[in-house]
Amino acid sequence: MLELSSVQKKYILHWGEMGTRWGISRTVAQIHALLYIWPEPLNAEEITVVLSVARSNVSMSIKELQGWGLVKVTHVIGNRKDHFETLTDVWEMFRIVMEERKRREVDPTFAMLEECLAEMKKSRDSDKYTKERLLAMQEFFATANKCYEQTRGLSTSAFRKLAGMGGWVLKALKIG
Amino acid sequence: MLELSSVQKKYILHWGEMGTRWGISRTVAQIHALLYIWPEPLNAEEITVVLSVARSNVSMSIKELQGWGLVKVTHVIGNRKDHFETLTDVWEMFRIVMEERKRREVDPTFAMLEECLAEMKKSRDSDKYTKERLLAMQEFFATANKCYEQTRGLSTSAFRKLAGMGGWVLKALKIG
DNA sequence: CCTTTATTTCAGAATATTCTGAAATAACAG
DNA sequence: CTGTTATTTCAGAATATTCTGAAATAAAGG
Repeated sequence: MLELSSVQKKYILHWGEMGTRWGISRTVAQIHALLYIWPEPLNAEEITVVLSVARSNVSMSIKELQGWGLVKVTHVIGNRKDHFETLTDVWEMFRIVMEERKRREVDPTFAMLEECLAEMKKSRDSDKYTKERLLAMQEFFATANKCYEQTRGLSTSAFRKLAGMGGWVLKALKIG
Repeated sequence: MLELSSVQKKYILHWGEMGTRWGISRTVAQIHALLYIWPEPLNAEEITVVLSVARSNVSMSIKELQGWGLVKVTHVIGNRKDHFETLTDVWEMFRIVMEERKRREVDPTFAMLEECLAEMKKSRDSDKYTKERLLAMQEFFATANKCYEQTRGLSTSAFRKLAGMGGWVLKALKIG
């Protein structure tokens, strides 16, 4: 009756800890880990029991995961309860998280830098040094974004291929 | 007498917020932002005043930043106080943070996966599905690490060059 | 040594975040 | 409708994190 093996527990607990280090609540990360290693979709009640957390916590955490696009609802025939599952393709998961964090954190930061520079220009701010640093930071974000754009569309198999062959970066640098 | 412009405040506050979203305390992130945009090294007392935080908080936060390798101490002639500064090369900062987070979070996670798989083998765990998922996760980490290895050594100028030219990924995939 | 200045440590206060439990709402079956 | 089951909401409890202030330690000057 839905019992976790010691390995499964270990994985879920570790994932929960990692979550907290990256600004994700423990329960959210644990639920994701559970759904990842569980062969069938689980309903909220089952998650509640397995992870020993409140029903409401499961509800909110799943909302959060859905907000990230990492969990979707399915239904089991003859069962009114919502069932939840996550992706099995880790690269795809990773791409989704990258995209979301870009949208939530990188884009606003880039916008902030634009605003700062615009404000300095308008108010004839003579602080050369700060301006220089802000420009350097802006250039970093722009360049990093270009790099990201080049890889965001890659399929999982393309990633594997790319990683599999050594020295492509150096090769690219010489060819370009 | 060491007063922040509105743009400087804006930058520091934003950086503080971003920190909290990535598991870095607000003060730590703010101090880093301040040192980044300030033309000369600052001492703890000055940081205390500018950011309106306790002296002890500054002390601990700088320790943290030093632990990350992002801040170093300098001394000003005729002044016993420690002065602090950070890097001006954003790419270099980024590389340092990547390396540290890999060491602190990725490596332990990889180790955990190894342990889990070893444990399953030893205890003749017949849970095919979990094993499959753990292997997929392990492969992701191994592949991502290979990608990282290829870029970790790149200089700032190499990064710029790489980003500057379009389509190198596709090119590399065809050539490889 | 003693004084002064600088820094660190750490218990507990302040704050922020996460989680729970109870109540409200929704959705369906008969 | 009415009863039953499922889900969501949200105030406040529990917890975790960050920050402060006071005291301890260290380092230098005389």
